[in-house]
Amino acid sequence: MKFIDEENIDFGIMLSKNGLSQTSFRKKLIKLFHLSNSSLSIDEVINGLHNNVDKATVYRALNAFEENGLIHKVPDKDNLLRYALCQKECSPTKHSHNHAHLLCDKCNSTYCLNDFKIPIENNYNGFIVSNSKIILEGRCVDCQ
Amino acid sequence: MKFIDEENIDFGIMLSKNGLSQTSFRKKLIKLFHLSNSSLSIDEVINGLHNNVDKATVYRALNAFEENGLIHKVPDKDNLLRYALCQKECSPTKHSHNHAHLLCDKCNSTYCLNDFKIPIENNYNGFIVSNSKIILEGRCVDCQ
DNA sequence: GTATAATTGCAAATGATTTGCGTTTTTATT
DNA sequence: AATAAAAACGCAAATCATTTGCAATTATAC
Ligand SMILES: [Mn+2]
Ligand SMILES: [Mn+2]
Ligand SMILES: [Zn+2]
Ligand SMILES: [Zn+2]
Repeated sequence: MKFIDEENIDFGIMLSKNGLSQTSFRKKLIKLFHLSNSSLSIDEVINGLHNNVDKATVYRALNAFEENGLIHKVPDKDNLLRYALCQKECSPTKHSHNHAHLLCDKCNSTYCLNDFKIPIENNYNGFIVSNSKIILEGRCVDCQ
Repeated sequence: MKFIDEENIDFGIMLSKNGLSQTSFRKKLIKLFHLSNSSLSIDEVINGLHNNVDKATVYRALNAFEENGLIHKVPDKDNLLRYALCQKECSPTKHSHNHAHLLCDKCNSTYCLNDFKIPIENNYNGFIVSNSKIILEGRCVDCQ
């Protein structure tokens, strides 16, 4: 549980600002992400919502959120997708995910590392590097 | 095409050394990896072999190769699996893939970077880091 | 409020990867 | 070299995550 004052965040307006219509489901979905301090898998999303939602609807919403700069994807150790809130670096028009992720190989928690700077050279032996995916696998504090 | 003297490599013996039986298909498969200087997708493997092989057989062989330290998996930009020869750091008993990969987002070529050293701390704010997956995306020399 | 556009739910489709199983090929033993 | 045990093969069917079609519902724009 994150220490955000959820009362003060209008998730409907947040959706509108990012070009998404505000439906009750999508408001609950974006709120769920804001209440979690880690990434979520599809099943965790569905379990996190009381009412039963269709999986296809969830996938469509997650993809819409991603295309509009609200969340981003992180692959877990089995290459399955997890979803995490975008950090400050992202906007509806531009996604930038050059930050690293910590991934617990036991419970699959994921944490975005905003302060971890990677020494990427733009040009690596003629190869032009434009983006990086960096995943540090190991054990989170709870799983050691 | 890599500059290896393929005449001097006995791929059958290589398989045996790694606990795999030498079948004509598996000998061709390991040779194909040695002739390529990049990673291969399933379809590239199948196209790289004249005779028609069953996909299930290829998957089984690739998994067997991986479990025995001959190749390792690298996810492409769509999270599909590609396969690349293991570097010196690997043995039949231990896999170590803390090296970074260059991944061309146009042609999907992948290159292992043995000399790229990442500043990983063993312990990152209480999170114990035991492995890292680092993918640098961009454009290879041919695709710019 | 009415028209237009986006979202939902349910079922069916996809696409990558795996599995079951009977047959064939390899490996280990005599 | 013959033979038994183990591993690999080929083909079809199964799995599993994710996507798609479509008709019904809900939201946005005028
Ligand atoms: Mn992140
Ligand atoms: Mn590699
Ligand atoms: Zn954990
Ligand atoms: Zn390329």
